[in-house]
Amino acid sequence: RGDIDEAHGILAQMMNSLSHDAVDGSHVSPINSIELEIDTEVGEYSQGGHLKPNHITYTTLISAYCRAGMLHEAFAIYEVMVKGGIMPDEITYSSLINGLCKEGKLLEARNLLKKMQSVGVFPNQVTYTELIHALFKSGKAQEAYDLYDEMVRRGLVSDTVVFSVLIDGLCREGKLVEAREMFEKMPNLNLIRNHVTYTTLIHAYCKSGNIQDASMLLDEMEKEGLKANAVTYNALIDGLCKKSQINEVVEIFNKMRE
RNA sequence: AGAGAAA
Repeated sequence: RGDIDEAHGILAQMMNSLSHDAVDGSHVSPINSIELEIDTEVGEYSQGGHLKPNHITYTTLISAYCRAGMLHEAFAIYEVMVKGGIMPDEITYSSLINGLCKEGKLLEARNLLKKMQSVGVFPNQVTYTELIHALFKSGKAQEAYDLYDEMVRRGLVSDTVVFSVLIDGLCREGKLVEAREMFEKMPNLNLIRNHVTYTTLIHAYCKSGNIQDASMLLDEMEKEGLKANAVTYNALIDGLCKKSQINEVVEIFNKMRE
């Protein structure tokens, strides 16, 4: 977070025209109150004030704050951005929505989804995927499916990531057969199944004690030229250990090290 | 040049 604040300092340096008052203080948490003060050291190369940050500059910083769980700061930057006449785009909103989702603020995330549309910025499949993922994670499967339907109705194209999220969501509900059906449908829809897609299903099979299907998928994924990673192997090893299949664990363990 | 998924 020290680095993010330093980045923020550089942003302040670039702008130099916006005063501290431009930040809506109510969104700034007391411990992390944002000061747009000038760092003289970075000032040497950025020649303070002559470069205008664009929507990407702002979004990069907003995204960093969101990832650090510093939502107040992220929204403060968003305010500065809007007040400075820089229009946030769907990536800016997606960054904020993802930050809200990660903090469990699903209602606020959904409100922001509405808000962005009310100002003419349209969510894309990434925006929807973030919310769908968060809904599944918090056990709201039906809302997740409904949101996916909405996404499709809007003509947004499904990609590998949304499908992986849906497969994961179905698995979490114990609907392994439906999850497998989605997985099988992907190639017909010209969707690439990557190592995450495979690992999601492998993990679900292992957790349900179905080591056989898990191993078959591992073989299939390798035939597709995909490499199993530590997450894939851990899922398998965990599944095997729980069934006390120690010989198979050793086999997988050795395969990992090849 | 910036946002989303699996132990």
